Amino acid sequence: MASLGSARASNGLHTPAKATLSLHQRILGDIRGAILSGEWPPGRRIPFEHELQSQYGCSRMTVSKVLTELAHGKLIERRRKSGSFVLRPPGQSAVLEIQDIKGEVVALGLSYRHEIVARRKRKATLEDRDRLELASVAPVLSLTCRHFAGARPFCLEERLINLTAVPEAADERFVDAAPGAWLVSRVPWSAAEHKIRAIGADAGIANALEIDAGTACLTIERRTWRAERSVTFVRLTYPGYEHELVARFTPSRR
Amino acid sequence: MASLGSARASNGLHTPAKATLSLHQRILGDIRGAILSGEWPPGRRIPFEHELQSQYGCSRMTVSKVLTELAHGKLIERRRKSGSFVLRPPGQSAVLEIQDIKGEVVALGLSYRHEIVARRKRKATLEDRDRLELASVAPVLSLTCRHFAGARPFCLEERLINLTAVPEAADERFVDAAPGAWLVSRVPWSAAEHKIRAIGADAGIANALEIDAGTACLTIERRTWRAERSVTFVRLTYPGYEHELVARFTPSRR
DNA sequence: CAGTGGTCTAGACCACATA
DNA sequence: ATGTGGTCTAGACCACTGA
Repeated sequence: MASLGSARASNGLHTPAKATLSLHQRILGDIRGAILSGEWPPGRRIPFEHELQSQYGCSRMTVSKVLTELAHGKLIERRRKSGSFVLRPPGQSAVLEIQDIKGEVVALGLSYRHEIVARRKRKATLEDRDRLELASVAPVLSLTCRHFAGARPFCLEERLINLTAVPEAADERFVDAAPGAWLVSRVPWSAAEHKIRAIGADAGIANALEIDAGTACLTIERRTWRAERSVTFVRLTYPGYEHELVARFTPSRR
Repeated sequence: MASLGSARASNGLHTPAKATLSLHQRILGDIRGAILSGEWPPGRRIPFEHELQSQYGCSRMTVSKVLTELAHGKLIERRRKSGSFVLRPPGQSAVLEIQDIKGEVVALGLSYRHEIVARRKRKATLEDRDRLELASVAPVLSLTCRHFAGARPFCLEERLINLTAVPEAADERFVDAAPGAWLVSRVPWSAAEHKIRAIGADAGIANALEIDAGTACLTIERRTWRAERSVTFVRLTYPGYEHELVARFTPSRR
């Protein structure tokens, strides 16, 4: 960021080489670049709105929009009477992209299929109620499903579906689409919680995944809600040596 | 969302019970509520800007700000000439909050300490270059550190620091602050990548964590960049049975 | 109390996609 | 061709807060 502004000259008339960036996008890029490069370190005050306004030769609304966006992205903090300041990057958070299982397998260049191993409707047991965070006894659907990559088991899925929240699941056989994909395509969800652990395979898991008992496995438990109501609980178990979760994070994910 | 608008009457004069929400915050809340509750399902067109404008009795800029915000949060999609539409919730992504280790331990109500087990400066080996994604040989600092919760090892940290990017690390002993905390407080970072796996403890890990060889462990590998330059690589290894990662996701994280 | 950000307006012109 | 969103302006008033 050699020189911040260059008045209006550089935006409107002669297109600035690349594409036609809107003015606020250009300002945003300039400031974000200065922050992410470290040129403007955490704690540094960035120019006042009226300074940016005159540097870029634009209205205050335009620079305000940019600063609001930076503040939403947690790159700056805005303080009345003092100005806006570069924040330190967040401790260690990350956006985990958990793909759907079929997508993962296909991305590996392997063929995919799934198989419903067990399927039972029942009144929620105490464990079911704990997992679904149900306040009262309610009908649930319990599913066990194996996902294959090529000939080998890739993932074991143990799922509970709250039939009060998703009554249409009661008669579904999950042949064309695995339970996860079926649910995603039908039920909008508004919140989810994931827990990730490493466990040693017990006999049942070892048998289902065709691995030795005690092998380290990665488990992902997910609870999903829709509008304060629990929809489904699922535990996915992967052989640890052949699966990894990847997460990327860049400040200002927008 | 019984009735969307009620003209300007309800915002300005008699404060609407709770706090004084700004107009665009109130509109935002109304629409987000309708989407998250499922009242407006994915694919549904939301009112045009000019409709909202007249419903709320405000200027177009105000509703535009709201819709822009919803679009940034991936709750709606805006299409010219067609209108704005509710998006389906993202497949399965989640925001992983990876706390710092000391914070984790303290949150468990245990006492925390760390211990530097090994510390070596060297020219980057081939493996180092791979882990740090270095193009050329460069000086690196290799650290091994044990983190304790109470009397028991809690986590094993194996870290590489790119001394070209962080020269001041060369003479640091990491006594007061563990390497991770030290780095976070000094080096702004702009991007990170995490890989999460389950492994069986090998002899070295078992020894360091005082567990049996073969025990399932959770490992987190993290690469951190600052402005296109690799800063550090770290592998954290936790005994699987006593550690879990928790991630929560709510659409519209803003 | 003075200066900053926070919000909002009533226009305007443009680009774009689609009916 | 038409209507939508995308952007921008030149003001304005207010609230907060730190000097």
